[in-house]
Amino acid sequence: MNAMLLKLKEAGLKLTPQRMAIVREIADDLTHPTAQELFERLRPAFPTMSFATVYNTLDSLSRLGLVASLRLGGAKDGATTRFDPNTTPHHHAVCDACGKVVDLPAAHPTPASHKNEIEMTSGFNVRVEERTYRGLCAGCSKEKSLI
Amino acid sequence: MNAMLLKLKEAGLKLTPQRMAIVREIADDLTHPTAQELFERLRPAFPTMSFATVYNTLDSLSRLGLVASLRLGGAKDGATTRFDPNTTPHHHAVCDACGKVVDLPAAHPTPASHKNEIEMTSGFNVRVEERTYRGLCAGCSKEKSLI
DNA sequence: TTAGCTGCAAATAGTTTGCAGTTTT
DNA sequence: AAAACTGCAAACTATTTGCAGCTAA
Repeated sequence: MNAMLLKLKEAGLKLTPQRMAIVREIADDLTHPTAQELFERLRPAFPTMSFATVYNTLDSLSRLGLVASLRLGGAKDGATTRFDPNTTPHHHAVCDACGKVVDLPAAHPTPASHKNEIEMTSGFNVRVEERTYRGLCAGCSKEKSLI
Repeated sequence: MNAMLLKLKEAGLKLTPQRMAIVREIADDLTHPTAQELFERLRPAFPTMSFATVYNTLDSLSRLGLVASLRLGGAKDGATTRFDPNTTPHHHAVCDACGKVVDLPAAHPTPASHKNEIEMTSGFNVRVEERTYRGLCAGCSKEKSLI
């Protein structure tokens, strides 16, 4: 069985058809879909499923650490939450033009000295660092250069 | 005259009392206020001023590059836009507990090699890098340790 | 004078919640 | 049977927009 489903079960949560469908839909999706997008993909198979169910399930998954929820802001849809099954530490690149989000390996972790310096200066106890690179994705860069 | 007001005027925008008050309110405020907060501070002096005016003015200011608008997410209020008169490149630390936001000097710019590597791997044309450090601010760390 | 602004109210977008009835375990 | 879940609708939060009247330049 899918690892996410197994974890849901272990956590005492019920494996309803809706949940199994949502998990199947997001488990290998690296495009950072929104709740809206998932809902629309599932609608054909579950015409009666509600948004609340999609949000509830995504909330359970993110509570269990099985998906990450991101608010990457930028452009108009800055308020939209995106979901990412990749829960290992990594950064994101967001396209200013089309809103596309891609994962970047966390190849350059913040040096301890830097984190320490931030803690010294700000008094913060830093837990995580989030980096977002904004610019134009390959496709949109090409379009722009043709204008 | 205040530099922001001067720039507004240069851009052909009118210096209404409401705008001057909003500019005065945000110009030296390093606490990253929300539109809501600014609105409430101004209400005593301008009981009839509407939210739309606050948003319109902040939008003009950010369009002219006089303030930065941030969506730092985290906690519940992830959708809230915050405004920062500091438009020089810098990073932010956000408190997980109280939501406080502080500026951090951009003391460690991304090395060109790293940016280049990201552009190679992702195909993106990177314009800016945003870093957000999440954790507990000094005050909230202390509280937690007392529990 | 007139382009642009203000205030009000209503519209949007994304997300959350209350609750009666249903389903997994 | 019990605890949890679903669907529906309504509530909420943050932000935007349409428009009639007002005002800075």
